[in-house]
Amino acid sequence: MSTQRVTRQRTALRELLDELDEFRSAQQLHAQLLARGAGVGLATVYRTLGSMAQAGEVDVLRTEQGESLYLRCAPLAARTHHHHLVCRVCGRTVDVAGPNLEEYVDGIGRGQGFVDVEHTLELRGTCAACAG
Amino acid sequence: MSTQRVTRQRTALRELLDELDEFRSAQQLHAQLLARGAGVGLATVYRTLGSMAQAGEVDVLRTEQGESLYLRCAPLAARTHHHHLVCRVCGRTVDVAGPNLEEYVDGIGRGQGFVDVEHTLELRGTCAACAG
DNA sequence: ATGGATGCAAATATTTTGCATTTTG
DNA sequence: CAAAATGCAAAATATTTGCATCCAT
Repeated sequence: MSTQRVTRQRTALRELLDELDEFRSAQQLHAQLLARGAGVGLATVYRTLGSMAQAGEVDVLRTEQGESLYLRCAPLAARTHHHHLVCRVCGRTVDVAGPNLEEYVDGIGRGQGFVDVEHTLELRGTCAACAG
Repeated sequence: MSTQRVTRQRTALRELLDELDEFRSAQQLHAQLLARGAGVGLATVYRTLGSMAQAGEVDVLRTEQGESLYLRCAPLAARTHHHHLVCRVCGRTVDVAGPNLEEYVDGIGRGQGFVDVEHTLELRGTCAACAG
């Protein structure tokens, strides 16, 4: 059985993620790590983000252009199925939990005779601050 | 002002799309075109799908792995905001229109002080036929 | 004939992977 | 000390683009 090791690189990435509340790409995170003097390889950033995503420690989002963006959600939200409301101007992200929504959506699937229905929902808008 | 020209390649692609009711990648579509003897370049397939998507003639979906999938929806659905319920086994896709959903979702955004909220929703399940 | 469309190959962009080396537990 | 993690560069993916040629209008 495999063990997770705490390395300087992973610690640095985790610390950086904790400071952010906006989705960032692996490349952006890598650049920011270098900028603050934490020498980390790009491949390591990808590998670490990958395992964090798999462990549910970060949420992943795909850009329209197919780029993966990562964000560390609040510990609580991380363990529950939730969605994101992202500001299209500043990128700030708010977690959205909607029990009613979950039911409604699953109901649609069942209505079509589908079972084991999963769903993905993403919201994009302009936040109060950016709307002026 | 630019004009759209009807070429052998575009006609072939459009005909192929009309026969399908499952999301397919540009590469898959290209292979299928070659298989049926319609010599078409991969780049042309990408370019054509791109313009069809922009014109709202096909719907685009991004795979978890970042691949773009295309499907020609029913003419009616194509003009309205809608979502897809995709069978994870056979790929068969059903269009889902949900006025209640739209309202509900937009309400969430406004509740957080966001304006001009858009959303994306995708449903994945197992259809009756595949569930056995 | 004229400008849009095509094909091919080269270029992009992102993410993954092989492997020798370093590091953690 | 063994297993896991890292770094780098090469490889793999997916899609785009430059450009000469072709063809629909």
